[in-house]
Amino acid sequence: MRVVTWNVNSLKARLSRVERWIGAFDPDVICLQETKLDSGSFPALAFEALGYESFHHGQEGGRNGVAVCSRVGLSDPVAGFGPGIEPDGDARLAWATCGGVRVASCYVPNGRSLDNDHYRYKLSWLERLRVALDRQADPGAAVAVCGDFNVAPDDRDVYDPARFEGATHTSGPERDRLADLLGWGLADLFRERHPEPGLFSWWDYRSGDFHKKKGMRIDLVLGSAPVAAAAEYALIDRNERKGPKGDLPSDHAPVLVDLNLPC
DNA sequence: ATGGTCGTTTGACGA
Repeated sequence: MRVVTWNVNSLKARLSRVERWIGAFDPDVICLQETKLDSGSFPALAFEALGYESFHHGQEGGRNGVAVCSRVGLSDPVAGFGPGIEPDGDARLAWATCGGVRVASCYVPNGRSLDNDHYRYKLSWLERLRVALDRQADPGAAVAVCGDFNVAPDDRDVYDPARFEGATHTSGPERDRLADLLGWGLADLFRERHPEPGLFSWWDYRSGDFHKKKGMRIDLVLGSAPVAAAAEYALIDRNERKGPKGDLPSDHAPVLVDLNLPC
């Protein structure tokens, strides 16, 4: 079972690239973030034509939006944290069960700056995701929590850690919240197979950062123990970050994990 | 170089 997470930075702007990439890589489950679509505008027919069922949690106003697409079945969709948890005003979390795996597509708030209310929202959001995990899944079962976490798990995941001191994405409190999430019983599947620094999933559009190798690894596939045990291959397709004017890439590359699971 | 770019509700804002 091939599982992918990809922040597409507008599915409307990226649809032809997404279709082309799916044709080349043939994923079974694909989690999308930043569709920037409202609930009625998701191109479900385009995904259906490629063999996928889809569940999209959209938002008015051209921001956020997350989806789970699957060609190995899709059941029990849930938008957001679920009942009993302070709801999120944004569309940043979608759940579905695909091929026997409980899958989450997450778009963690950016945080903006350490003194910003959005940063406190980011910390609270990660805490609520941890609670939602308890309600949506069991760490002994097959669970894949995928998405744009907007946190670089450790200093290997940033091109220059010194440059991020006092900024979001590397601060202690958000890394602690991410570690708490892993403590629920999840492993960072790409990192388990690739321990070396300098492997990134996001590069700022500005300043030619991609070509200068100035990126961060903030897009993660987290797997419960049975999923981690089944992981046999992981890839960040940095080629997908390339492209000319007129066919521009997302600022994030897709992250792919192959699981040796029946589906 | 103290910025440089994208995408969106077309324009100020989020990333």
